[in-house]
Amino acid sequence: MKLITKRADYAIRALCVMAKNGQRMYSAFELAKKLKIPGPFLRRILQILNKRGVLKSYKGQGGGFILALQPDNIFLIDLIEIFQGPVKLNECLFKAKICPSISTCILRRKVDEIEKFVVSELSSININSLLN
Amino acid sequence: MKLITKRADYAIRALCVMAKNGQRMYSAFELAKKLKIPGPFLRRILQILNKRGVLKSYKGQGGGFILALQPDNIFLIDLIEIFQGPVKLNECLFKAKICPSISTCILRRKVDEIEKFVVSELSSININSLLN
DNA sequence: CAAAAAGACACTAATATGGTATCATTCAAA
DNA sequence: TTTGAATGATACCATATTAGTGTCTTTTTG
Repeated sequence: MKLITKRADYAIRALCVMAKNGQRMYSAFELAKKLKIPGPFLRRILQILNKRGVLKSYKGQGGGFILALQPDNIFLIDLIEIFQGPVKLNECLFKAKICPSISTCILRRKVDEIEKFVVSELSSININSLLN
Repeated sequence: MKLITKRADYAIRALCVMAKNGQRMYSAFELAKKLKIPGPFLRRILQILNKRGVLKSYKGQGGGFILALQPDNIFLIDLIEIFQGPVKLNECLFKAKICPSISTCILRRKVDEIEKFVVSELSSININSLLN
């Protein structure tokens, strides 16, 4: 069971590096080298972050990526949802449309509680809090 | 992101049915029909529960499966670990053997906290508590 | 104009999950 | 003693997700 996939993990690490050095611009490959991550893979990840408004990008020589948001405004929950979709722990249970017995309802309620906790924890962590 | 896969979900439901009717024996197909689950699939699930000591099985005509444990001694955490392996939310982070920066250590600690909560919640629920 | 960057997109590989099919074995009942 | 109903074991298939590559286009700077 994975809470954080590689895509999201790499995104978090890259953003941490970028947050440390204020307004500097980074190319995908520079970051990839620093973090020992496959270059083309990280590049795609940064492109997605750009589309989602977390990064700004500049093409051409000397171009690259730079933070579009303050580091304390980039929350883990957002990054995870960008790369993994919404955090829904009870997905499979809900697919069984009709609740076949009271028991699964109790189970569902429990799972919902866990989900709420996970979401609230992930919402409390931002890039800035990972730097201290 | 899935907390409970279909295998574990089906196992839970089947065990709930079996727990309701004390010491009756159920064939895989009888349970499958009652729960509207594909027969051969549930059969494999019950075989696994048998191997893991949650069920006892009897071959031959009139055979089937019966609980090997008291319903309040079968915990969700065990069922999930049987079908999905240990609940390790930080798997992917640990694979990056060496902690590449202090930031991922903080992240790891946070993820560990979440993991502990999930495990303790799942450890507090047993089949019996799903029946009330 | 050349090189260095991102944009876009198609593709492959590995893994996990959900599910099927088949044959062997056991056991009870007719 | 034979038959049928059950599990045991195992191989297989389909689909989805994740991880990662490759290639071509576009933009921008020097």
